[in-house]
Amino acid sequence: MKERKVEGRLFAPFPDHPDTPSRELEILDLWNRERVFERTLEQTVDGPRFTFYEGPPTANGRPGVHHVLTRTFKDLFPRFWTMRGYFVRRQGGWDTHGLPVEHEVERELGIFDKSRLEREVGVAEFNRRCRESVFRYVDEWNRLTQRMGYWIDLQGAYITLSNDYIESVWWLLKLLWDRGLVQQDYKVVPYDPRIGATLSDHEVAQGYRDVDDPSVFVRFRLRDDPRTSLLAWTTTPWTLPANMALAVHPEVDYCIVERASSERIILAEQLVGPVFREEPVAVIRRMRGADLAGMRYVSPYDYCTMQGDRHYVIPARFVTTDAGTGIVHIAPAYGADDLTLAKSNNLPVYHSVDLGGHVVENVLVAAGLFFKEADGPIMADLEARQLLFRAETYRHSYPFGWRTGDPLLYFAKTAWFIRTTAFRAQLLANNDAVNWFPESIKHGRFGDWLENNVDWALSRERFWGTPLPLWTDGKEFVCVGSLDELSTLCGRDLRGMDLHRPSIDGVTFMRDGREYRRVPEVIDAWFDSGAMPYAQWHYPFENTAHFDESFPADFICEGLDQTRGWFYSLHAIATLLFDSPAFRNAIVLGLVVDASGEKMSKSKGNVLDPYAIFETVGADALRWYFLTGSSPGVSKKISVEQIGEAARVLMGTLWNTCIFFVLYANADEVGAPPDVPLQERSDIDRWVLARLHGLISFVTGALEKYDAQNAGRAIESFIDDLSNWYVRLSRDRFWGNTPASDKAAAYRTLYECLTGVTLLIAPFVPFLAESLYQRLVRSVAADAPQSVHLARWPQARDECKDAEVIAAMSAARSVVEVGRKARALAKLKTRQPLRAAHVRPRDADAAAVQRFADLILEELNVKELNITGSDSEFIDYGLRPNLPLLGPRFGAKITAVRAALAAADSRAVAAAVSRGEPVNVSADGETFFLNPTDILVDSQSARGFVFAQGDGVLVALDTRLDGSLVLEGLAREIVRAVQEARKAAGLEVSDRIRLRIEGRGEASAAVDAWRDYIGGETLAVEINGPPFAPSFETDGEDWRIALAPADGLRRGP
RNA sequence: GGGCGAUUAGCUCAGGUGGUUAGAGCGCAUCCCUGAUAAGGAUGAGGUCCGAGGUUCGAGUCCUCGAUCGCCCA
Repeated sequence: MKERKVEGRLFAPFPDHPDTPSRELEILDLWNRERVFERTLEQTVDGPRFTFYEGPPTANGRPGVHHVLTRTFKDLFPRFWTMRGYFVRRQGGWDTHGLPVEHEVERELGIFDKSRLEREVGVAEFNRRCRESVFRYVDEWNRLTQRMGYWIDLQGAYITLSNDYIESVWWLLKLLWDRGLVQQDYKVVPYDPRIGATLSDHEVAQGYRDVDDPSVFVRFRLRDDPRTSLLAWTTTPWTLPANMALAVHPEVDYCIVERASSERIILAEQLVGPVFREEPVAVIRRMRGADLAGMRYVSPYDYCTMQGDRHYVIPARFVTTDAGTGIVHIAPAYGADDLTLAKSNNLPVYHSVDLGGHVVENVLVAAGLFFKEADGPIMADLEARQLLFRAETYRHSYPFGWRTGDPLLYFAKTAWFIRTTAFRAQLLANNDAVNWFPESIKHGRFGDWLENNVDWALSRERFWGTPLPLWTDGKEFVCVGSLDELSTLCGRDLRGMDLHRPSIDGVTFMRDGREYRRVPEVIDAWFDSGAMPYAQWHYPFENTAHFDESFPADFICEGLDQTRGWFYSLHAIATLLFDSPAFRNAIVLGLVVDASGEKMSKSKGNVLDPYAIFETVGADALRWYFLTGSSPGVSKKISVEQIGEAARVLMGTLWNTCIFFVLYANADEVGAPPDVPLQERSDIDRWVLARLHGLISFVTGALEKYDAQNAGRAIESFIDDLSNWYVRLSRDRFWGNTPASDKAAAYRTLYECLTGVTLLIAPFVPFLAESLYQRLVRSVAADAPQSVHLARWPQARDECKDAEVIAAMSAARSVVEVGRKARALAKLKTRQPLRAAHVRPRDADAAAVQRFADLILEELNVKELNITGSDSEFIDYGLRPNLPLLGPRFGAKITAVRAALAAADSRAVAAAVSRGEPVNVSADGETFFLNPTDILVDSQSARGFVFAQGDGVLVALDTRLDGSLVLEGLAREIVRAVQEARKAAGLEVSDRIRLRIEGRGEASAAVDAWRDYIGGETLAVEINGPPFAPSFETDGEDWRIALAPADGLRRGP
């Protein structure tokens, strides 16, 4: 290729291979240099709004490949709407509070004991470390975000620990408080009394061990009938002093049995056997659990002095009959189910064990003992009072404190709750207004969660979090909703102070002569994240207009694990305070797993580093795989191989199509091809344009419906058609002796397709799209937008849509495919021309096939196309009797049937059989009635033809060769061989050559007969001319080829 | 223990409201095509649509039960 630069006429060439990783880095450079992201925002600032919310991650851990997954979807739709002229603000965010942050710091310090931390480290130092820790990996996050091409504003990210953010959160809490929605209540938490720590679920899960615990059956004597007892089973005898009720399942059958001693026991009927074993007992009465409700008993212990009715039977559905007696001892202070039951029945929540894990003083039976140590004395006491029916041990799995090794205490502690249960109906109604992808989330996982909503436990007894803005004098509470308010209460300006603990704890004020101090709790970090629609704007203290136009969000996206996390916190706050959903469309993504479907985890060592992918197959490949490889909700199995494969159509087929275009366009110096009116374009141009504009409509519609997968597939299918059908069939229009107008139409059409696809893929694979755009558009049009991402999304042109031409091409393709099948059956290479192809198309397709007759002739390499309504002349039918059926029926006469079939008009019989009609055949004056199933029809090509069928099309090739066809076929073989030789000689496509061919036998005649053709195809300026020194030679069976470049002679204008 | 989701070719995945012979890509085999293409095309092998019942004229699709895996919640 000449290195002559013609300004505006030459496209920047495409390298032979996409070299993805280094090319992507160059594109990143370009975007940074030209401030492309910022400019996309600047140029759309007056456009309509599309609102996206970024769910904040915590930067105290390294980002992984699953973050690339969510960020790919989070990037796609904003890019799409930006190209459509919308203003899509993309404010990043960081989640900076919460237990995971504290745990990280505890690990660093090696101290896990809450009181030790307060004593030895201090809240101030601890929180200083937390603050430092949350941005530890922020550089890595920035780097990953940038490298994968995720456009988001991280410089201006909202940060949940900032005073402005906290102030907005306070404002929200105050709104809830003023509406009476923040209340104090008990909550059962897993608690390690030795270190005074409430454990997270994750910590609890780590500490399960199989242990032997007491298994005791205890008599609860009926108040009105001391001879009869309710028999309850427990593995925690130490909770018996806190007993407030017994629970039974309302729909389970219970019974009263009488023992030999005439003692009577009540228990679930199906557990009589397991409980009494060999002992003979008599069932004297049966009843449903519901019938036991309200029955009163004398509790073994009654130390509780609290008000409230207690010590009676309550029906509850959580009771099981897997083990025990079907009667469950209820200690509201020491079990989640127990507490729930207590709340709905107003039972006292009585603590017989204190926060230190010791039995309280007035529980005389075990006063002062560590709770686990109380089991023995209590059992001995029960035994002495004949209340112990049986005591054994029971092996089960029980959680232990992972730091202390002590058994955990499930303990009802006071906590602050948000009364979300009062809004169940509104939560559900607002959920109805959300589009979930996948749809099953709406009424499945998320809807169920709302249906079974429990009050939101808001407070945490921790150090590092948004402080709960409640001040109390020990009796009254004041909720503070702003810094101004707090400043006024305190009489000094608090702006500028750190609102975290411990400094906020030092803020006190006097009211009505009493001192108010802040409560010790901080709030659940999920509330922080759910507050982001408001707090990211410091609403309502600033930016009220911005908030108004960006609430609710049009689109959010997170992983499946956020269903009860961020999705819920957003939804709950928006519903309770604004009676609105917080988001209209939510994509919920599946988990990222390794190639064998295992969850990635550090301990398994199967974590895939995103950079391992970026540096081999590139970010675009991963993005494309995530977006189009499967439905969003399913788990993503990933391996480098699979990801590379997924992008093959883009990095291979599309890239190569561009190489083709640029190669010839530059040879012709056409530059950006000027428009050609539709009516001056060929049918195949119109076909591919119809495909393109159909694609634009389809992709636009799919993305509007948040369906990236089908959009991507349609794009791949188009690229395939473009390369393997349009370009392949149009190839010689780009470089043969094509009329200028047709060449112009071909260039223009291919150019429109390539640039159209470039725009369509831009939101999916921003790097590749940019690479194509810079070469295909920017290099020849200095006035074009500087980046593909500054360009407008393509608009489908209705006048290009043409269902008819698409159907016609489809029919023609069927003919070509079936024709090729026939060639394969005939074992005739495509290079061997044939005299005719006879086509029987589907009924409606004759005109369509005719329309693309030239194309079919060329593809099938036949001289003549004959469209026919009948296939009879190309097929011979053979008829055989179906002997298993006819044998029994005709016996010895079968030979006559055979003869009759042989004599019948096979074509007519075959036709009847294919219609499912019976036939009569006769021989020797005898007629046989035969059902269609009685006859086996064989079909074979008639002499001189080979046929094949499929798609309702039949193609019969006339396989009779004559001398001239054979010579022409040989000529094509020779051309092919010369082309191979050119390639092997390392010549450029446009280099001209001197050529010598020594043919043997018929090949010699073929060279003579087709000299001009061979010369034209191979760019030979002379064939068998004056002697020359060959630069390349090859010797075959039928010919010997020698060639050399013809100096100074090149194809060109 | 409860809820949700998944299970379709060797691998990765598609398969609105039930409807002919269950598809695509990759991989494999054979053949073909090729001066843009490390590509492409044709044919073939490869399927108990996780299993068992049920509804229906008809089930990959709907219902029930079960198995395995995953997630969430206890």
